[in-house]
Amino acid sequence: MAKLQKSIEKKNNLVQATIELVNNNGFHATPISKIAKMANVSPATIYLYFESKQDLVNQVYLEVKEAFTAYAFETYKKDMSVVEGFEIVWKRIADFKLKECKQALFLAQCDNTPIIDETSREEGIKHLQPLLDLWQRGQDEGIIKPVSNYLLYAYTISPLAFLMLTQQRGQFKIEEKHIEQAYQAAWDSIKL
Amino acid sequence: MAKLQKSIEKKNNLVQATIELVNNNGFHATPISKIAKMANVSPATIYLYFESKQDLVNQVYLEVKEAFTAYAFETYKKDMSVVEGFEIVWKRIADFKLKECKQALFLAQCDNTPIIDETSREEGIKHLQPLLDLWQRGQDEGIIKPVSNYLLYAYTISPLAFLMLTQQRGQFKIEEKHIEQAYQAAWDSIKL
DNA sequence: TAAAAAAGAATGAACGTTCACTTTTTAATA
DNA sequence: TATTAAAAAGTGAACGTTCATTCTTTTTTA
Repeated sequence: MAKLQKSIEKKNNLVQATIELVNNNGFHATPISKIAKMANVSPATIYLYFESKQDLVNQVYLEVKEAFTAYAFETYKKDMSVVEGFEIVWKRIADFKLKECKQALFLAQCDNTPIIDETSREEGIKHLQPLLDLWQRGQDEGIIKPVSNYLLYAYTISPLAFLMLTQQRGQFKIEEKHIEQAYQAAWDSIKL
Repeated sequence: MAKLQKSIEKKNNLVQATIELVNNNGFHATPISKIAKMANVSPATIYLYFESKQDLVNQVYLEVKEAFTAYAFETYKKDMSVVEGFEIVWKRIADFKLKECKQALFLAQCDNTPIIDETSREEGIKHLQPLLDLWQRGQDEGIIKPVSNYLLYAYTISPLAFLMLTQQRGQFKIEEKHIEQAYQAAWDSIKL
């Protein structure tokens, strides 16, 4: 019990340190030695938890992606109407990107670079299935435009990544009204 | 004359090799030796054209950013109507991202990671001024929603980066009709 | 032939990973 | 319950490799 708890805590420290350092310096400019130092651990200890540096970043990616989708769909129920469901999920996604910005920033970097393995990337994509199902239902009901999921995602979700980045860089402070505006724009662009 | 021409060609080769390799491996996983090899040049020669590896990537970023905005605004005239101007610029941006996808991919990586210097990043942003001016004019004329440039950019331009990425990864093949759909969604989301 | 450009070899620093060892935890024994 | 042996977790130093950059020599240019 105590052993396991300690292990989980150490692994968590390693995950947090990786996110922090990769956000600030990029994956390849983040040496194992620095991750170890920030997590108060010996470099060798990292290899008790992860096979390699690559395995570390793959696992952190999947862990964060899982946290992201868990957050996004937490208040969503499958029996909601499409309109209500989309609003709830969209706003949870917006919330996550703005409040858990370290994790969101990390995901953005992974999604836009070749740092994680292709298999981990594909694994991460699967987590979005509930949103794709929701869209399918909306299209079946004649509520949502009959266009590709990629277009729907581009119109509604991808703008949030850009806003998160500008906020993170201090260029723009996002307020409640911006979220509401952005949500209306997102919904308008996919509703029939 | 011959000397200068040769230099320009070598520098171009270096720029192209950098884009190619950074796209596939990321900046820090791209050694100078590989860039040199791909450009048919000695590693030492790179230091005749660039101060350092960092200077190289900064310069490539600014060069590509310049090519991007030159392309985006090539057919745009300041005396166009806001409606016409926006359509032309938006579609040129879409064109660039889909046709010059290597360059667009490189920009996406630079814009989402800490690989380039802050000063180069700020320098790159300035190139978008004509689009911001166009939006300002549209807002003055009561045609475009009176919201922050960052929101306008998020709604209209940032979806294109996502579509470019999916196309680049072979997940989605973008056709003419998608561009038209996306343009309509973009315009609808910012027009008053 | 002098100067500029380019090349390849050399260098020192930094990296990921491993190794030999120590400390801590667990389990067994009496 | 106290003692101790086995196992697990953790460590710092060291290894071999790779990297960006520099140095020395060769080639090209004018």
